[in-house]
Amino acid sequence: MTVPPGRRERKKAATRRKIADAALRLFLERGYDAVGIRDVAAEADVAVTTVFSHFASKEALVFEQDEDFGQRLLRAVTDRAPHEPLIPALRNEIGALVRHCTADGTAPIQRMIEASPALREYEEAARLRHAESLATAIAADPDRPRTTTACRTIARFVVDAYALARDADDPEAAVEEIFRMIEAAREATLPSADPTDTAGP
Amino acid sequence: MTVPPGRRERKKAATRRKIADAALRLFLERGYDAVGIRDVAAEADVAVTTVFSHFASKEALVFEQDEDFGQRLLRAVTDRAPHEPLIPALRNEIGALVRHCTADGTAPIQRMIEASPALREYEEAARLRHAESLATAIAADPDRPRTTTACRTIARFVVDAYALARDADDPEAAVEEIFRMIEAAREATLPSADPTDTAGP
DNA sequence: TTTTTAAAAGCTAACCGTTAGTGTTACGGT
DNA sequence: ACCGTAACACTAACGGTTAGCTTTTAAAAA
Repeated sequence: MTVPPGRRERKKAATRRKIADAALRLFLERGYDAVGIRDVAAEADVAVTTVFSHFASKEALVFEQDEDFGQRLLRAVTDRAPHEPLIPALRNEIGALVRHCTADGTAPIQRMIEASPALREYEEAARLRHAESLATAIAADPDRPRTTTACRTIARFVVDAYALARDADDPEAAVEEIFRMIEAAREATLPSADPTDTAGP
Repeated sequence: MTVPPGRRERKKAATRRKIADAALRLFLERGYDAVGIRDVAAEADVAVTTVFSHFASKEALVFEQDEDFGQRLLRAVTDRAPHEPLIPALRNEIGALVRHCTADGTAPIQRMIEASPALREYEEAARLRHAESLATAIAADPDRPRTTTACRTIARFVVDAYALARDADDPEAAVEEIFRMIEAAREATLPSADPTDTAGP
């Protein structure tokens, strides 16, 4: 493929960024619900159809950047050190993600999301998809739980941890607390011989 | 209240049932996405606005009956025998709910729901709301976990159990397996007198 | 270079779920 | 018998989304 990215792709990326920037500006200025797609298109000086050729939906305009949530969770599982146990690796990643979205300069965006039911639902639906892909990644891990049901359960618990910790008074402490529960749940899936034993026969 | 329900309320209920029946018939006949609200209104011989005065959304037409999910979970917590522990009570209720929706003559409806992303999302959003109210019910229970974060976590796990068990090959066994994990998670929130913890000194 | 292709963007017009505004009917309490 | 109002109808619109078709323009073929 063309190693120098080519003018076409650069222009496309520029248009995409122009749209996303215009959208976020208007959303923060007037409120998400008070801004229509037609407004966004006008502000970015593009056609409405162009907006939808770059973004699948109005909500997707808001979640442009942090759509690497799923990727990061997957990498936390697949790219970890050889003998590092599964759950703590996930806990560290969730902790980092929670820190990222609570401490950053993302406060106005977070407030906007909380204020709009449509955006909250969209985010929750995205988390479900992430849970599914995380479940298959966990199911392919040497340190996995024994049944696929258990893998999917752990995956759900992990993405739930993110949602719950963000809303807690002390997000970092909440991550710790929830992951103690997840760790216990994970151990309950092991062959019930010795509770201090994490490596089966 | 008026013990004889009155003609007005009877007519209202009849209209509601007429709409729901017409909708379900068309949905199963032609597929959910291929039927518009205007089709439903015409089939039920009512105006479009009447449909929306009885149902909040198109998706709500499908989930007409089993909207007692949340109620049943709440009652499982509040109406249980004086010293019955919390988690097993919830396990029994989830087990009953799973049995109800997998064994019944609801198979075509379930297939329709699985076939439509809009319906799946709607159901998942409803489950989230149920988790929230369940969390507050658990937080008011004498047998509750110690922190509100733990209460909310357990509530999420419980409603997740329903979703996961339904999709499993053996739903009843999945309920058992997931609730073993939930029970372990719940015990991990108790005062840690026992040093078989995951983070040893 | 010139020509050809196809991707990107544009425009118009619609579809569909949903709601507002405005009447009209008919039940229920007085 | 009368009034208030709940239920329903009708029309029109709004806002997100998509289809169909044309125009521009980068890139590859000639």
